[in-house]
Amino acid sequence: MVAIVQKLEKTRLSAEDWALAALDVIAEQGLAAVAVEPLARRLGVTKGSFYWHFPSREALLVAALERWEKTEQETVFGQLEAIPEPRARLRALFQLVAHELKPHVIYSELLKALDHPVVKPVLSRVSERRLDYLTASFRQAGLGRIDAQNRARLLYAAYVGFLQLSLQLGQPRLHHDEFDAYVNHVMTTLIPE
Amino acid sequence: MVAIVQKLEKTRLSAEDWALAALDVIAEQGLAAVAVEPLARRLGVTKGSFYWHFPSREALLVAALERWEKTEQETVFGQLEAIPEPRARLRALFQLVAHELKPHVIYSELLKALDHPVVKPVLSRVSERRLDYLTASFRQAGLGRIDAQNRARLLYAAYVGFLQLSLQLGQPRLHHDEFDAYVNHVMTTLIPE
DNA sequence: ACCTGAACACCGTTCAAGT
DNA sequence: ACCTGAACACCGTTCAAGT
Repeated sequence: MVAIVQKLEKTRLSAEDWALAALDVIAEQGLAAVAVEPLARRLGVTKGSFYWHFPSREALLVAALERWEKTEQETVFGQLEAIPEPRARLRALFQLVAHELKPHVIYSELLKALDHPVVKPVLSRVSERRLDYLTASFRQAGLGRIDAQNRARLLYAAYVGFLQLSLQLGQPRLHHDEFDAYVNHVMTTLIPE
Repeated sequence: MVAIVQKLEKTRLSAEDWALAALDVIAEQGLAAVAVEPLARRLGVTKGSFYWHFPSREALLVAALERWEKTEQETVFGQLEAIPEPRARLRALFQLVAHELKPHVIYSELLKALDHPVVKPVLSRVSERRLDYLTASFRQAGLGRIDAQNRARLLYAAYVGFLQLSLQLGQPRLHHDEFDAYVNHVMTTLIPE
């Protein structure tokens, strides 16, 4: 019963709390800003206590990113299953991923931090999954094996590259009109029919 | 005359030497690996001496990247001026930039380190220049203003995104055959005629 | 004009001791 | 079961002193 009271009052922290706080910081200020001491301050404890929950800063990052990976997967693919027509599904995926939900913000931050060894495997899995999905949809839409694969690469590269470009040029992404025009251009150019 | 002897013997270092060493480290191990102490060891001096040449690690990075920016600009655009036909020039640019010269390796490393404030302005200038060049070439090839701009964005995004994807998936880039097939796919899909 | 060596601040990590 | 507080290592930075 003591345990229940503690849960309700949130007097003590769990590993989950640290992971969620880390994700907030990533979304707000990037991966590099996830530092044990500031995080501890944010959570109202001393940095020493962090090491009861995690063996290292890196372990915290891994936990946080795995959590993100799971939710982003559910968000993105969950919404697509409802759409049977492959071309429509392709458009939906591109649109979904190109508008700024929170998972999308974190994806951007990870893109900027590919330098960090913890990031690469996560993005690798996420991209692989999306690429496979795109390839399958292009096949269903009638393309041959090789063409479907290359077209999938091109479409996904167009997405990642555009995001990257926005980050580089430092516009807070394009105006909505301009962005929509670009998305249309991409879809009419790359998605058959 | 003492000065001349010193130059010949290279007994002492210049800011240039530090910048070049930094670029080597970036190409080999990424931006994060540029640390004052290891660099000093590499150059056979103590880290204290670094601060005679630069006020900070950040200033070193700025100097190194500006040097890279200049040479990469000369390399890429220098070779294109010889090609008058816009479609051929577009293909040449894409090919040039997609094969792994040293500037290209550093570009990749910078892509991974967009997190760092020093990197963004450099990549911003480089990308802006390439985008403008692409847009102009598409116009010369007959596209209207808006279409040329969107097509340039798409082509450049296809390049950056593909690079990014290669970095993410951690293949040491695709097999040459597969890569060439992809490049062909992109060019036939995106470059008119 | 360039370099050394000692010092300091900051942050990740450890750990004995507290509740 | 979770947290504190003091300690240490590492690296960026400073600076007085050397050549």
